[in-house]
Amino acid sequence: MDIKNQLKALNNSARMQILEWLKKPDANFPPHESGLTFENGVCVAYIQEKAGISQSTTSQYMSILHQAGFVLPTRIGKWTYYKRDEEKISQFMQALNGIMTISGEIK
Amino acid sequence: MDIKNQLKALNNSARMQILEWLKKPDANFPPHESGLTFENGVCVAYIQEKAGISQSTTSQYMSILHQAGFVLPTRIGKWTYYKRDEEKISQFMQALNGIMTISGEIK
DNA sequence: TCAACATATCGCGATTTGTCAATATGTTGA
DNA sequence: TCAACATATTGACAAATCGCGATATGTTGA
Repeated sequence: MDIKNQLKALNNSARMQILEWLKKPDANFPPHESGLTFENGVCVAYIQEKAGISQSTTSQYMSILHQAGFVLPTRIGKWTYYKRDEEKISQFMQALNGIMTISGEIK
Repeated sequence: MDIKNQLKALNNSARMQILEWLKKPDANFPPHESGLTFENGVCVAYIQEKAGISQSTTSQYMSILHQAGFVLPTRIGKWTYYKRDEEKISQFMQALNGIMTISGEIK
């Protein structure tokens, strides 16, 4: 919600990369063994494996991204799937743009 | 230059505010006693006073903003003036936008 | 050349962040 | 109900950052 925490969330290579990977789940992750599509996003285990970080760190990072409003979790059975919240991401970029630039517009 | 350091530079309220103040120097700072306009930006002492932080911290913050490419220093006599580098700021926003959004465009 | 001044750099303790292993919570299938 | 499993939370410690005072550097006017 507040831009300070959103910038903080982005201030980490792994979290940044995760957000990028989630742009195209099918290009970056294997299909879910459960047969589920990526409609609700990607499960934590896959993100962890791809990022090469521990399970606890991965879970924590996803929580930070969630608090920042960048991702949405969906719990299905014992899995939690995370997907990007495009609307919030877009709102963040607009807000940052307003703060950073004079015109408030990308040239 | 690299977006990681630029995000790091923004990850601090004081630095963020300084960048905003420098959008409109004449609205945020008194005229320079030297009679100089804000063409080259604002001297460190004024920034320090407005931000309410120590001289050393102010100098360091300006250095961080400079390394990030967000401001340009001009030394005139014993004073250093800093102004925004609009071009670099714009480039940064474009780059971040490309990384953060799917389309690479602000909607 | 020297004193006064503006800014930069250094060194430090305090706080925050990174990242993990261990453990807790919640879910499913047997 | 229980064992296996996916994820979340906790506790710990190293590394990075914050922000200061002290000091160094560079500039000007006397």
